[in-house]
Amino acid sequence: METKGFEHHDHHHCIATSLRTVEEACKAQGLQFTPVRRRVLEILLSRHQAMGAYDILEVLSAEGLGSQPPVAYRALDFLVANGFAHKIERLNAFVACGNLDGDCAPAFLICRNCEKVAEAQAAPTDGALGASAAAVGFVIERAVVEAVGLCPGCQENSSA
Amino acid sequence: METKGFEHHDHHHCIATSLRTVEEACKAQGLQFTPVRRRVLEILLSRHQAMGAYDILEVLSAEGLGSQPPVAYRALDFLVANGFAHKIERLNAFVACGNLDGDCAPAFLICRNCEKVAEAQAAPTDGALGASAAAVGFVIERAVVEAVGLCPGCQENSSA
DNA sequence: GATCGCATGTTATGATATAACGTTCGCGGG
DNA sequence: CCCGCGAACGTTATATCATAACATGCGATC
Repeated sequence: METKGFEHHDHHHCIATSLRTVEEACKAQGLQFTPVRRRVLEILLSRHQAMGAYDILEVLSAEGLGSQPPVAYRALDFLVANGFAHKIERLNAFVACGNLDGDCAPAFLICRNCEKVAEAQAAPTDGALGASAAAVGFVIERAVVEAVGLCPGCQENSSA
Repeated sequence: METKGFEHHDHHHCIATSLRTVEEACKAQGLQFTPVRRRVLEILLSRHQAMGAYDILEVLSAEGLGSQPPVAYRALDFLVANGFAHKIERLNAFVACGNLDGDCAPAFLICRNCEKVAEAQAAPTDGALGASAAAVGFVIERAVVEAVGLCPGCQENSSA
């Protein structure tokens, strides 16, 4: 999958596809894709925008699916732990994974204006960082890469 | 400056040098390097470890330099805004900058066991991430790179 | 010597996250 | 059958991280 998120695309279709993919992945791995978990993923998929746990909780709550923070956090933990969603540390927020096929070594492009998040691929252990780490004997297990800037749409608007 | 932080080095010396460097930078830029700000930087420098704002506040408080959260946060904001310290998003914690000369495009190696933090250099806009960003027209202004893993010391201990 | 900018002190509150414990439910073994 | 177990969920309470808002002090400038 290519970097995406800022261009328009068929949301409805991509939501359905992602849900199906996750459903199958869960079945294959013996994971329980429960209603709350499913709904949280749907909510995340419905935007290419980072959502706070409490934003999600609000939606769940309105639908009678749970009203306390742990409900949202548990579902999010499940999704993150299994690679179906990611946490954006910088925003204390969450997004659906945009790359359900294959390994995810995600990197994020975060628009500081509209807060949309695009998911790119980075190979963080290559290049300068990997070299530095190797030099001091540090073993990288996971890496978080979050770039803040302006998405194409917001560049237009701010330069206008 | 090279990646460092896990090997032993002359702490006393490096603290003194960093303080002097920051002092001069402030003078040069007309910034006020006040007692609280100075002390917070000293506290950060005294460890190569991320410290939460409240950890720092505790120390300040014991010394009569302020007891309310905003005191610590304001000093930290100053240090971060001027590149004398960095925030580790993943830990909600702060470290002194290890690269006071030159531009800082910092990347961090965070030991998940001992929580020591080493600062490496990354050129995040090069490589795959830069290419992805360019492809969608995203302009990267800043990037956060945080790698989690095991430092050399903790690898020994865990394998023992 | 008035005023302004900036750092600081203080109160209060907001935002994010988790601990702890009880309940429910499906499922495999006795 | 029904018991016990494990996983998810519900709920209460609380921990942790961060900032809004307003008052105070102090030195620089006019």
